[in-house]
Amino acid sequence: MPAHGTRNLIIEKADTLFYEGGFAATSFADIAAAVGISRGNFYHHFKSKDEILNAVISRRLKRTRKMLDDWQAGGAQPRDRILSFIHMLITNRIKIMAFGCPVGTLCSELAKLDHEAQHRAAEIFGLFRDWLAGQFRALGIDAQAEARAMHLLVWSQGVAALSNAFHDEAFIQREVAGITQWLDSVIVDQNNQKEHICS
Amino acid sequence: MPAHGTRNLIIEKADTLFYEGGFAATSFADIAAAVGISRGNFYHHFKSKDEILNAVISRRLKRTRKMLDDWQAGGAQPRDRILSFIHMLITNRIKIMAFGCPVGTLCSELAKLDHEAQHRAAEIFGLFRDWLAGQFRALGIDAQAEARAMHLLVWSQGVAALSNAFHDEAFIQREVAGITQWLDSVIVDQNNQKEHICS
DNA sequence: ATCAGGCTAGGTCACTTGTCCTAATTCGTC
DNA sequence: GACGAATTAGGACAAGTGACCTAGCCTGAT
Repeated sequence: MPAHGTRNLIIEKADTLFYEGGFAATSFADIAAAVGISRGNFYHHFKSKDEILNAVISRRLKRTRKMLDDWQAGGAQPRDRILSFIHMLITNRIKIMAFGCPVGTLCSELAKLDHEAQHRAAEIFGLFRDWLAGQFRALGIDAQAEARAMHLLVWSQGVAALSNAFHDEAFIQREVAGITQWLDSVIVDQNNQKEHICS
Repeated sequence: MPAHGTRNLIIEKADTLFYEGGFAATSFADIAAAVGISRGNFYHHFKSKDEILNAVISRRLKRTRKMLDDWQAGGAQPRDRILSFIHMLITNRIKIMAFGCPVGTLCSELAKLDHEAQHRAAEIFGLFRDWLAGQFRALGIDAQAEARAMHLLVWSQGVAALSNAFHDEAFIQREVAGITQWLDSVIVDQNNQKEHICS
């Protein structure tokens, strides 16, 4: 296997292990075992554990950007695009109940470790926030676009945290229904307001 | 100092360190340094690190119960009692921005470690949920009481997670205002519904 | 076919971890 | 003041950590 492939495999396995077990609790031995290479061999690919973390964050940023671009490229309406975001809670519900949200839990762990990479990790939230705000602007919601986007982030993070604590799948379903209802009420309000201005 | 005092001091310092640095990342050496005793001396008070964790969770459960009891004992209206809960976000905003919510981050870490104490930690959430549901019932909201309580937990957890990631104090203020507005709208709806039934 | 470079395995390093032990000290009670 | 129990300090222990090294293996370009 070319080095390029091994390097990517290390990043991929580390990503999963950092998510499922936490960054600090994941050792080189764990990653080596998952990849199937020897421990000492790591330093040919990465100088330190922090460098792996940075590569993992870069990978997550890249994949998040790609996912958002894909959602953007599809011919869907802004409402359905936003629903794509919300439905991640259902798609990933098993992992979320077991390990929480990958973004939120990484940010919180890095904050506690006072790790310099914490701001880069938070950029993933920034990607979602900006993309969601763009959807709300596409719906004609300008002034409140960012606040609405943050509200969706807040809501989904809360659902992830509590479904992780309570391990309750039905709760996720109910909350997603609630978020969808809220979204539609926001859209209806916006349409009513537009009507009001036009009339 | 009596053993009882030392034991409590260990629990207290461990509580803070587990919150600010995480459970796994906090070593006996850290706790010993914070308490001002020698490392080896620990096993006279606690058999293992897990036993300290259990004691810390017990302490948090006890203190949470006491706080909720105090809020309950005051002559305040249910609305103001609920606001006491919400305003923890503002009171503790500095620590929340730095370390997240003590309950949420502990639950998430223990879930990743697959630690047996994770369910006991989640009981703290349970205390808040049940108490908040009680307040909503006191407002005449019966069927939806628990859903409303969970919504408050979700919202506050989301605010804690995102203010931790973005380190944005103004965001907390805006969200608390939003939560208060939502609470009042829930109360108004309930009163309107009551009127409707009576008339 | 050769040979240089990328790649790997396995070991070593100093250090920290949770756990445990023992000898000494303190303290309340008589 | 003396005794016994509670408490303490300071180490020792094996295991595991991130980091590093070196000797060899493969592979692809010449």
